[in-house]
Amino acid sequence: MKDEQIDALAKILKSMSHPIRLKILCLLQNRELSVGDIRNQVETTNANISQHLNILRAQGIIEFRKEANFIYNRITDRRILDMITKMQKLFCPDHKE
Amino acid sequence: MKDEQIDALAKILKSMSHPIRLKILCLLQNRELSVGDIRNQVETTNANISQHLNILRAQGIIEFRKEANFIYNRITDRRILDMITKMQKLFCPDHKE
DNA sequence: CAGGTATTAAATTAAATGCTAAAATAATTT
DNA sequence: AAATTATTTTAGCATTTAATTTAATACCTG
Repeated sequence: MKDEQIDALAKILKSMSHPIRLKILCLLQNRELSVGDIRNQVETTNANISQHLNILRAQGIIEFRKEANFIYNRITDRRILDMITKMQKLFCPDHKE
Repeated sequence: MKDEQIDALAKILKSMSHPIRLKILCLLQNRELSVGDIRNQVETTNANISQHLNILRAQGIIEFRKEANFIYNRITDRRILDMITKMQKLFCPDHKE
């Protein structure tokens, strides 16, 4: 594994390694959600969620579409979805899909 | 996935998400290595590597055994090894095992 | 257009992280 | 015991990150 690949992967892991961002990714596993939807399931402010979403967007992990005054977010990178699935199997063996 | 599981997993990801630590984990994938061995493959100081190893140890990701005045490190958690393998397949498709 | 809702942006503060150099341990050899 | 090798620890500094507050933007409805 080349150093550049390691650096790129480290960046991805870093962007996933905050509890709020990891939870957001789990919530987005099977569906798309607005900031408000996420806000209802994560104990923090809208502004804070917006910041975390920005980090995930900058990393290219999630994309969004605009509808009315809602913004719906979804995971675009299949590899990220695969990683989340794998991690759930490894670290939460009782997880139901 | 419960919040406590998410928090625990976020910690693991965080400890893996530094380029030097991720590289150390890749180097330790198939073998155990001393600090000096690692030092020869990572461009930094012994002290710095020692610090990163401490973070990985505190997280329970690696263990070590002492022999003479060398300390040999290895990955103890099979789930971490599985994750690294999976990530290599996903993000470095040309990777030879 | 006025008022309301959803989201983002910017600025501030506090806390965590990472690196370096130097000193401290520990085991080994001479 | 002194010198050497391998590793760890500590302290200081600079950088980065996270959360909060406040202000701004965008879109809808009446």
